[in-house]
Amino acid sequence: MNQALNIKSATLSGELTLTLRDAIITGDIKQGSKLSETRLAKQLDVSRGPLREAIRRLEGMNLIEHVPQQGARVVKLNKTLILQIYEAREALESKIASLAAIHMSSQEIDELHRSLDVQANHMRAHKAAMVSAESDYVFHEQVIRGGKNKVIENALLREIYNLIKMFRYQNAFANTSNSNALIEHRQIAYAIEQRDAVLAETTMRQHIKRARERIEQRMPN
Amino acid sequence: MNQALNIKSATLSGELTLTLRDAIITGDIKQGSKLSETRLAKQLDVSRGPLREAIRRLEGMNLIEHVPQQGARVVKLNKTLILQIYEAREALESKIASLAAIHMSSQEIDELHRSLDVQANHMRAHKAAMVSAESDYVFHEQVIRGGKNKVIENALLREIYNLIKMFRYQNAFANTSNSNALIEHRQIAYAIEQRDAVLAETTMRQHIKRARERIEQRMPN
DNA sequence: ACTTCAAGAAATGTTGACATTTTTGACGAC
DNA sequence: GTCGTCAAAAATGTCAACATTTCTTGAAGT
Repeated sequence: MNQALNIKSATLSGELTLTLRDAIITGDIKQGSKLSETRLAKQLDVSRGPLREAIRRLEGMNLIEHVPQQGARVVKLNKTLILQIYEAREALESKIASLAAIHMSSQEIDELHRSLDVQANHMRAHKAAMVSAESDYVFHEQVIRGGKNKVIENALLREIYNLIKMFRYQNAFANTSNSNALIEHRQIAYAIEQRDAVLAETTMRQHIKRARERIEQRMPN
Repeated sequence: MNQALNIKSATLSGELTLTLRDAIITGDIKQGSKLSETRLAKQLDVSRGPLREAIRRLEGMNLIEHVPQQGARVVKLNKTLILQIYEAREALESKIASLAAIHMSSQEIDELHRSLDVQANHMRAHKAAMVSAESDYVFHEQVIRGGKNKVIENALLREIYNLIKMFRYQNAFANTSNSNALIEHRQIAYAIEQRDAVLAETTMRQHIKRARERIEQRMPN
């Protein structure tokens, strides 16, 4: 079983966490559907113990909601929730952008620029007008980690970004990022390079605010 | 403080979560100490299953850190971490204050004022110059819930405030809140009443920033 | 048809035992 | 005295069975 999957986690419950997380993000397990312990345990050929632990972790990631004696359900991403997620993201990520301007090492800033170059080349090569979702994550994750604040990093990567990935993966219209994303990313990187915390913060805030506004306009209720 | 014994949670694992959370906040279980499953299970007279689930939840609350095959340890609140917690709090709570100015019902705003009056009376009666920690929580929790954003609310109440309570409970110097706290709370409540989102946000931000600066000055490394 | 309610089925909660890994500590080699 | 080894002890990880609660179903009654 352990060798069958490619994911390598020290423990079975850790693997289950990743497996279920991905299944939820991709929509293999549908929004609002129930995570039946007995069924999943049979299906994945594991006992319910590690499975329950994985479910508790996913609860902490805001991916599922658990009601005692009734079981766990995958969260439903309605418009209200998505907009709330983006409000939280704006608050946290603008703050960490300002921290990144202070705390990122010059080596990390080099890497930031370099991955933006890779992005640009990739777009040219594919004649793409938008940055890919993956490239977008790479950039934001670099900034988030650069802020050197484990509390904010945790909140963003563990609780916010999984939800955003889920949203983007399952909503075609959400997949198209802003066509100005690369330019805005460059502006943020520039602010960080200049060690201008205020500029980094406001630029990041605007970047995310625009994304939220796009969702507000395009997403149906 | 140990209200967990009185609270009746639907499940044993839910009760254990509360019991352990309180034991960690009060310091009954020391910072950095290991949460031995076997020992705790005997001590609390429960089996290890629900105990492990409770530990997973506490992991999601940032109260403990878990290493596969090695067990769980209570988080250590050093100065760096505390300041990071306050950075996260500032970002989230200033945002939710602005949302509270938009979304709180007039009834909720009345309750906000009323609990500030209770606070003031309490201080007069006890000739106290500072607001009590409990009153402080009550106020902030009212604002947080008033923002009507479950994602930010979750992040604050589940991941940030437990750590802050733990810090305050175990550090005598941290217990003394700003002597201007009541005034600042009134200013925030006023901004919310006026539906002035920007003022509510900046006032809350300053309020928390001052708290952080006090910690930075007074807390030893 | 509609509701009520009890019995059976199925799900979640809990437990104790077993499996595997890590830690401990004594022993000997250098 | 330090290091490394190895077996015993203890801890964490996993499993399967049992306990309790919730859900389902269908018959009885209006």
